[in-house]
Amino acid sequence: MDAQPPGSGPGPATSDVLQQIMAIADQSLDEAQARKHALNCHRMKPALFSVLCEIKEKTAVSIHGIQEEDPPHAQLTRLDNMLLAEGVSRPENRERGGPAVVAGTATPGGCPNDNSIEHSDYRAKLSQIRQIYYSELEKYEQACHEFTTHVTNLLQEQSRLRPVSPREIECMVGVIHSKFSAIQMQLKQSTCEAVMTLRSQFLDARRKRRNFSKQATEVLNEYFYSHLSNPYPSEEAKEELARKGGITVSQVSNWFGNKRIRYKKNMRKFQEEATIYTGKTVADTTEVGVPGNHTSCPSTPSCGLSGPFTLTNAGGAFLTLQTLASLRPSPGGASLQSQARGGWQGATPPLLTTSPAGDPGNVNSDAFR
DNA sequence: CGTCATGATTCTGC
DNA sequence: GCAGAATCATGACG
Repeated sequence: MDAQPPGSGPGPATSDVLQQIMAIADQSLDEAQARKHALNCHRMKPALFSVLCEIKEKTAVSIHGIQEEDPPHAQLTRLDNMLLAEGVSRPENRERGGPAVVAGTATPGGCPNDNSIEHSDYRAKLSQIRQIYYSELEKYEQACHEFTTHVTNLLQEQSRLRPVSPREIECMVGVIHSKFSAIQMQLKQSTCEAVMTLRSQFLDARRKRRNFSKQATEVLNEYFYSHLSNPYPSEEAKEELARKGGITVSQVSNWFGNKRIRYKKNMRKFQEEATIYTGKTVADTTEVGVPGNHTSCPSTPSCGLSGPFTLTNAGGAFLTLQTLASLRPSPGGASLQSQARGGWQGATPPLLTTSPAGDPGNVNSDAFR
């Protein structure tokens, strides 16, 4: 501790200064209080105080210069609006007297379609950000409060010894608040950046379109063509297909949505594909001896549907199929709904003009011709 | 580089 | 909330 500066330093002995400091530190609190008390009771105190006031009057810089430099909180408002729009902050809890909620129209170019982002990963990460944001915000607010109280007390205490007007205290509090709000702004900015990064990552990910693997396409097509009368896989069936194809359930839903509409629009184009898959499916099923195609729909009651048609002969099978399809208890409510609407039924028709040779079991080809 | 195929998104109706 | 329809965006291919 008492290390002298190396070399021949001419300055005052550092150890002396250090010793003085240590002496102050060693001073007990009582001792300090006693001194303060003594000073307060000094007979010259009032006179001294008035002198101090006078000096201050002459030298003090005008206070109002310091305070009202409040910049237009445009940026803060922008950040607030952005956080609100992103769902990080909530509309309540905004004490800043500004035009708090313009959120609906705020950030016009920034984030066009918030409600579209319902991805669970995105939401999870967003809520993580929100959590951190709020906990930090709370910390800052608490620290600000504590610091303000401390400084106010200190100044009030000091006002007995030196001229400190309430206005000055107020001003000081204002300065503290502005410092803390600067920190808050930084926090808000960081949060916004984090959300933006997350958003762009997510959007990038979903914009990237990759073709499904052959396996996935095959699995989906097999199901589609083997359930051509009612290509609405139940939730379980979708899960199964997703698992088999190595894709997500929503991708399965997308695929079926696209497939149905595109098939309906241009059935001729899909005939060849249908031949391939229905032929394949039936080949598979005949191999095992179960008409319902075990691979494409293991756990779906609707599998049984194709059964009867492997046994019926061509004529009239389509009608029977239609009728059955509409009567059969649908595995998922959605299918029932769509059936009720008659959405798919009208479109099923001209299926296979060329059914696989020697394949009486082909549901679809038999169904139509 | 243009075109087609295809996965994803958006809008609308029920 | 789901399905159909339209549309967008990107990959594959000649």
